[in-house]
Amino acid sequence: MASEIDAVDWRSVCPISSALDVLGDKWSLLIIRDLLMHGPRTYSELLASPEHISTNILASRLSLLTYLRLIERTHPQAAARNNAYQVTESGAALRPILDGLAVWAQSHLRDFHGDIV
Amino acid sequence: MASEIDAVDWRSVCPISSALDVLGDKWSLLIIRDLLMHGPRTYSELLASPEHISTNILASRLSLLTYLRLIERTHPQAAARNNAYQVTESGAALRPILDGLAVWAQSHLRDFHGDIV
DNA sequence: CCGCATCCGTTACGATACTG
DNA sequence: CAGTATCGTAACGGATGCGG
Repeated sequence: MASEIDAVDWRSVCPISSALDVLGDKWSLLIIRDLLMHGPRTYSELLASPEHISTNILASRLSLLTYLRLIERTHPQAAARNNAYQVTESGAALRPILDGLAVWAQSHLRDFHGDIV
Repeated sequence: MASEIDAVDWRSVCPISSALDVLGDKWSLLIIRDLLMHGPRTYSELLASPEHISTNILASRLSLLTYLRLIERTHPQAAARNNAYQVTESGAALRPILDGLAVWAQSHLRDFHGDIV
């Protein structure tokens, strides 16, 4: 069957903890990054990103991010085929955080990952 | 035996991806949050945070964050007992990102988590 | 006691095959 | 093309043990 119950287990009332309840994994913010950098992207375009997310993980993350209204379909009524995803205003509001992570990584991770861009 | 090899598998050269290779889980940034909010904290104080991290996960995260020099012991030569952890400059540089996550969560997650502070 | 390490059941992830 | 089903593997989470 399809249709899982897309609920989130909130660990506490702390807003940082709550943000991590949603975004605290290795893939969700990477999907947001792709949509912010390239604009609307289809399922297969997201699959083609260099980090190689697998199909079931991508599908489950898209489902959760859609439920939370961080992303949405470009053409909600159209068929899934060639129907892209894009960020909503909530998703777009994460841009400064992603920028901050990028700058932080370039400054503080280079000693451990020399090839960082 | 103790002493695992604390290495990171870097998925790509993208700085955002690299940041998430390190911080992309539900606990690492929460540990940083505690150290930033309260100053130096011991192992058992970190365990007492409201999100209830388990002992083995806390130990492995402290080990990785120490290896990456985001945190350090307050008294490196002293015994482990009552020896606290504190953020380094690299860890402290994450403060604006945590602040951003908090503001974002308060603005965009309240519809799904009414009790958020 | 405190700071972990070990054991072990449960859950999430990851690769691949498969379906509409 | 956009997912879903399956299954092996890795990470998590709680309980407990043990050294200092």
